[in-house]
Amino acid sequence: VPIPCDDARRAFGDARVSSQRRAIVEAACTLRGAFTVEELTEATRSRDVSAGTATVYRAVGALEASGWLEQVGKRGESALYARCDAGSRHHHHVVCERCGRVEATECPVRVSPADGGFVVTRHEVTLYGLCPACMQHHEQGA
Amino acid sequence: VPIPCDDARRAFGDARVSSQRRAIVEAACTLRGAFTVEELTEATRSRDVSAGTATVYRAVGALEASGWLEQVGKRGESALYARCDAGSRHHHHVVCERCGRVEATECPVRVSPADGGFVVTRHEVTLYGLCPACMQHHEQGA
DNA sequence: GTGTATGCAAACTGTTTGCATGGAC
DNA sequence: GTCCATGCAAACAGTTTGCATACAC
Repeated sequence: VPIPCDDARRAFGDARVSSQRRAIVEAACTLRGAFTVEELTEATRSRDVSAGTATVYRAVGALEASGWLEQVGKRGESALYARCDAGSRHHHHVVCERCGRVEATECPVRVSPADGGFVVTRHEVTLYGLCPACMQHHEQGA
Repeated sequence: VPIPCDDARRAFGDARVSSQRRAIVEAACTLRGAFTVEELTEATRSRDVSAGTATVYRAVGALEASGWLEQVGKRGESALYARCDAGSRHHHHVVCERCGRVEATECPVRVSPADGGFVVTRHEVTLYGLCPACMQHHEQGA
């Protein structure tokens, strides 16, 4: 289920768009699965556009604010980002541990009304596993 | 349900124990709920023992390795630690958002066998809410 | 006496920010 | 022409590490 690459202007919430920001959006669309800011920077540079680290960080911040990108966890110390079509609905993410692909998923949390005496108001959840494609490879012993 | 303060030697897995490490263990026992390394360092210093930052970090690492401490999430950029009596059983944590108290909790995740086509093998969960005491205060308008 | 813990300061990582400049509209 | 985006380098926070010294056993 590839997410289409909207035009960069819309991605930034109809704000002003530079060539760097356009390249950043395009690069993000070519990356399957979740990526770090560093990976996005490299992907942008391999599109003949030089974008400084600070610029990419600022662009990612703007894209996150506009809802076009979402932080979907961490890999080591680095934040992981991915496009996500779930919009603002309550959802979580499944991350493929082999290829990094990320999908939105239903909320799998079923809390009893007063868990251990606590009133639970909020939760953070990330699921990890294998996506269908990687599962096939795995079953075939590849 | 206060967690008793074992002696420092046992906390470190029966290893050699210095006055700093003893003070760190005692300080950790006085802190209710989850704390950062910085908070633990301050608590240790207010016990008339000076312990350098690096020392506390190394001690926390050792205590985590021995299972006496557990990382229970993050607050901002800082790792949060807490004692936890759940041992090595599969469990998660409920964090009180008002007082920081942390309890182990049953796993609230119910994943369908193949969630969105993914085979889920692992998950990370943290619950947030109000502990019984803080809930009372809240209801009384305090 | 041996070996590990300590302290300090320097290194390190990911990320943010100040400031002068260039580009979008 | 006005503002915002850029780039660079410096600043930053939390954490780790190198190394000589001090202490537990």
